[in-house]
Amino acid sequence: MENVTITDIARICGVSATTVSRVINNSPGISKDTRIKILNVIKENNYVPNNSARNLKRVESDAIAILAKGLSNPFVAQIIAIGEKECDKRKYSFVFQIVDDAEDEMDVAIELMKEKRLKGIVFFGGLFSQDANKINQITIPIVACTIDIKNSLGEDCCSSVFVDDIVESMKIVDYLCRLGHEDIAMIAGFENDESIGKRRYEGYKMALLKNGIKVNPALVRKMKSNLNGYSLKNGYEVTKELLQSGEKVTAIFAPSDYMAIGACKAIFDSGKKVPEDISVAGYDGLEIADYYQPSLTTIRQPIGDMIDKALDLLFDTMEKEAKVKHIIFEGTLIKGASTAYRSV
Amino acid sequence: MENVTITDIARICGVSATTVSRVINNSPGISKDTRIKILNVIKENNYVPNNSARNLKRVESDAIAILAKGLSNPFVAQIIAIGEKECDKRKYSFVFQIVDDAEDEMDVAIELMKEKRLKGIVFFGGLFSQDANKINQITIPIVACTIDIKNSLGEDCCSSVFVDDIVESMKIVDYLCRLGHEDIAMIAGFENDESIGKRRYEGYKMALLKNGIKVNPALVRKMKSNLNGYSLKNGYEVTKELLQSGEKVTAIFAPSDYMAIGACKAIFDSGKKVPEDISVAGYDGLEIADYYQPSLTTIRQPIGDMIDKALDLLFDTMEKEAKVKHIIFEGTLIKGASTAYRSV
DNA sequence: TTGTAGGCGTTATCAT
DNA sequence: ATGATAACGCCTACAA
Repeated sequence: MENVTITDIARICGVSATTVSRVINNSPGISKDTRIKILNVIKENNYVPNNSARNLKRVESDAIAILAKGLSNPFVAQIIAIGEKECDKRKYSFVFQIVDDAEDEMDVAIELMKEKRLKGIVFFGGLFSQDANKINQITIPIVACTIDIKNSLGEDCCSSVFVDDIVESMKIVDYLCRLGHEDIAMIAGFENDESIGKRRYEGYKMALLKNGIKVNPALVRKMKSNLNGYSLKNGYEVTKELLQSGEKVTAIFAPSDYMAIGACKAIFDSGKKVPEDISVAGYDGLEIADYYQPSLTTIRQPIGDMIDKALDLLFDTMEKEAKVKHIIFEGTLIKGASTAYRSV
Repeated sequence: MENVTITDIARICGVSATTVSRVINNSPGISKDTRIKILNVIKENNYVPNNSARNLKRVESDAIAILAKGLSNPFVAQIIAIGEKECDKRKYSFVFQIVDDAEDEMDVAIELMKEKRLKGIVFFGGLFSQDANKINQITIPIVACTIDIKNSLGEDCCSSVFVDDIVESMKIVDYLCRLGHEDIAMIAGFENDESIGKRRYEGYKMALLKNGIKVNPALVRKMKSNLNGYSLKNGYEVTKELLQSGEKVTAIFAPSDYMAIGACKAIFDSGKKVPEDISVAGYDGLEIADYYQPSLTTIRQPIGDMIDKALDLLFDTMEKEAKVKHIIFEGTLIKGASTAYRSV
């Protein structure tokens, strides 16, 4: 019973390995009888082809992959569901890989590409390493989803799908301003964040500028680097410190829904109310934002559509060698119950 | 630049492929000079070994895998973090795979085992297929985490780590009883759930029995089969129907925190309050349960410890051929703000 | 319709 | 310290 191989099956059936291979791969030109007999023997012996061997031999597979950056990526379920569906539709097989925060997604991609003979890759989230050398090693089409490629590797490198973080962030902070808020705090990215944290902060500044409000540095609080980024706890701790500082604040913009929820908890713990005392706005538009009490004001990114589009672009590049495109999706401002007119 | 192989590197260095292989694998018996030269050439040419070829040739790897069932498994981040850490510590490499709800985890396991020459597998969540034939094909040690193996494949089949769903569920429902509640609704599993849904329902019944309360079938509501199990929306929809039924209810036990949050929303939407009008209890002890408003009364499963222990058992089985063990962890009743004494 | 031969990229074994 | 050779399990020409 140890490790049945194609040769074993062939021997048992009294045919050649080639014939068995043809049956496994649904190749034509096999008599019905042989096919049935072989299938039976395969089943009886629980034969499962060895993928390493197949991948090694195959010049190319029909597989594409989505690599998602970030351990706690809240979109995993959606990514997998859509990936499977689209690949099914187009007769590709689908590989999904989570890339640890600490890993370089390019290294993972290169390894996986060679190992599985991938035909294409979608990168979801994270920021590309600045190492153009690595990206050049990726000899298959790639598409960046949720990554503003222009700001990392330049726009020629590959197609991309994203929302403009600056615009969206400006949209929601502007909304806070229009509610009459002036003392608006923001939880900014980590110290050296050059990615979404920075761009959302840009949007924040622009919204204030537009509304004639001066940025108060005491209200801009960096995430805690000893905690996970964009997490509940991080939002909680930062907000707690902010409140303890005594600085006047009537609204807080958190760059993720989880941080916003953490911020709310800190506010509640301090004996204040959301939104009566302090308004809170998030970012992402997760399902939980709608279910939270109070429901969160947030920017909904159309993640499902974005993944769909990213796959579209990928297949177009693979099959029709389509040109590089950059699709910008618009986020939707969700006006939840966590924000209100300034009362103080 | 197309697909550099070990032979290419060997040729460039003027050595044999064997020597290059030795360098890649840190085998001893290589002169310092050759090693350095080869490493340089590898770097210059961006050579990355092909995993399929390695896996194919290698008799065995030093890899173990954790297979997690369920697209929206909320523990993914923890599983990966702990898996990486423990494997690092013991010089194993770590493979993480999400298994789609629709897939059979045994099939995935068998394929992966052959492909990657795994040394062991931890199954996280889900329920084993009842097919003993399949499990017998898995010729390496396995451990079930979060799965009460006795109820599916019998206790000899492999070690396991789990909390007793019946006991824990009884614990929390008993708490509701002690708060004076009698009209306690429960969201039960799907129609044919033989797994945790059923066992949590068993605990519910036992708690009522213990407190001299008769089960009111109108208060036991099955999950909607057209929605994801244990999800926010499912909890919301089921609770909405329950409230609309007009049946008297002062407390609800939802078998997951997400369902509990969904239930809360339905209650709020109906104009009632949690916990003043209706108490809500969840299950899982997710981080969000603590952050939700009101914080959820729930059963915290010590997931981190459980994964740790599961890996311990796996390595013991692999390295010392330890006997099959079943470790039962205790959950902790978290008394949150979503439950209160009955007021009506 | 089926079979034979060779090779995918790597490593284990045996030699040198 | 290094190399030659075969083999891992499978698939693709080409042949019959």
